[in-house]
Amino acid sequence: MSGLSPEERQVFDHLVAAFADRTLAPGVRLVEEELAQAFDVNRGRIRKVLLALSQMQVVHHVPNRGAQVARLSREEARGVMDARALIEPEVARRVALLPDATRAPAVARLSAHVGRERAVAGDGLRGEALRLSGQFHVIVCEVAGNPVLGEIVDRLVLLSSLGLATHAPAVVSDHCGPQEHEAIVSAISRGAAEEAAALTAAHLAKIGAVLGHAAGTGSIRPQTDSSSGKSEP
Amino acid sequence: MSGLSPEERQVFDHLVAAFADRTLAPGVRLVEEELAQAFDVNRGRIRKVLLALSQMQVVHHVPNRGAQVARLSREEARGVMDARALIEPEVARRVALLPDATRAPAVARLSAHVGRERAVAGDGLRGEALRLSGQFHVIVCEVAGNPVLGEIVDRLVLLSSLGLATHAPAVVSDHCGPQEHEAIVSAISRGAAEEAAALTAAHLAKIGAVLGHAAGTGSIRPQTDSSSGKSEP
DNA sequence: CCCTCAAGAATTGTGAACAATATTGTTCGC
DNA sequence: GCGAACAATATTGTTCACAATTCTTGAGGG
Repeated sequence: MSGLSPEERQVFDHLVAAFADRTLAPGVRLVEEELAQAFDVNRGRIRKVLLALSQMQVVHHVPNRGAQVARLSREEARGVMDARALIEPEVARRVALLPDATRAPAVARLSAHVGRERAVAGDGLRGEALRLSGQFHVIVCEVAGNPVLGEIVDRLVLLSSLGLATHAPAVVSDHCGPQEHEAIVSAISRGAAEEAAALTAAHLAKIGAVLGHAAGTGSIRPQTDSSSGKSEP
Repeated sequence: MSGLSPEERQVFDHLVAAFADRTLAPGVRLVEEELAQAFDVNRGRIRKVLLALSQMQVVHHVPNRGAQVARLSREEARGVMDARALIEPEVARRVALLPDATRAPAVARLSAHVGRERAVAGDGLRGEALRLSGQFHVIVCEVAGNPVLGEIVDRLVLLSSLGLATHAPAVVSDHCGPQEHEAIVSAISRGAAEEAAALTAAHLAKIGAVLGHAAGTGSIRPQTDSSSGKSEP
């Protein structure tokens, strides 16, 4: 992922983080001029970043009507979770099958991350907890040694966050505490490949379950996306 | 994938097709002004398209030095094939496990495509054959009913093409005739899930094998990417 | 003959002004 | 009051000129 100058990349990352921690919820309008002066860059830069985000499908861009944080349909969200369910258990299995010398640092990194998750879970830092929770899955891919998969899962995790934020905005209190991540790391550290894969699959299924199997129950309402929430500049 | 106007989308597709059929080989410079007048659009449009392509990592963009068709390192190419090897066999398995009512049209579509592959294989249409060959794998994902995976694999297939073109520019004559695709479709049509998965895995392994296991043997040379090959305007 | 360096050309990057479009607010008739 | 046409505002889209950078070419000196 590139083609963006460091300055633009910074804006990009800020926005992505804001999507991940729900500072910017699905449906929120992203006005170019506002963002431009919030980040103190030219509007052209913002346009580039917005284009990049819309290509990742995390931002919805309507010609002449601007951009807004993507609001995933249930079907789209399920597709994303389905793709994750296909990829991630297999990745977890691979990490568990890594030779000890390679697996040790991998486990160390995962443990450290889960530790951080635990730390913020106690406090009321919901946003940070959400962000770290998603990041866990990306780290699993990274320690698997395949950056390509890492980038793919990175995007899928972000899309999942948006999907969940769209269709289950409230169900977050404890929906994905660090316990399950911890169990996965444990299985990996023991080299229990099948268990790691199964736990990952179950974990994803649990997350995906809130998307339900039928049509609308509780979804985010305001078509009138008034208050143009912006992140901290 | 969006954020591009129809006009830009057309340019985008032209370029992608040219990458897939090796009309534009890795390392070829993509000069904005040339492309602009070749496609008869503004330079700004070209810049947008180039940005989109560079975010897909199929184009390499160096600040102030322009864009060129991405030249994948062996490691990157292996990463791409590795990701495909993780995803595609499982997708094939799923298609084979589809209920008959759903599987029938899927098989029909796949068969039709393989038929087209056979048709062009006889002639000297190397480029078209390459393009169709890659497209087969995307269609498998599409009939699996998950557009998300479809897009992911679409990009991975394109990257594979570039990786192969970079590191095995000659090995194409018969490296991936339609026979193997035919065998996969056959397994799917019989509902032989494991066989479909295994055949797909073997197929991908065979393709990936030309990337070798060690460092440089025969790679594309000219750092001096002179002749700025352009596609048909 | 090769290397270094400078001038020129080619290419990309940036910003601002302008045009096009959509949204909001207002007035008028009913 | 209510709704529709119309004006005002806000936002996005496009274009152009120019600035910044890199690449090329050729001359000069070793």
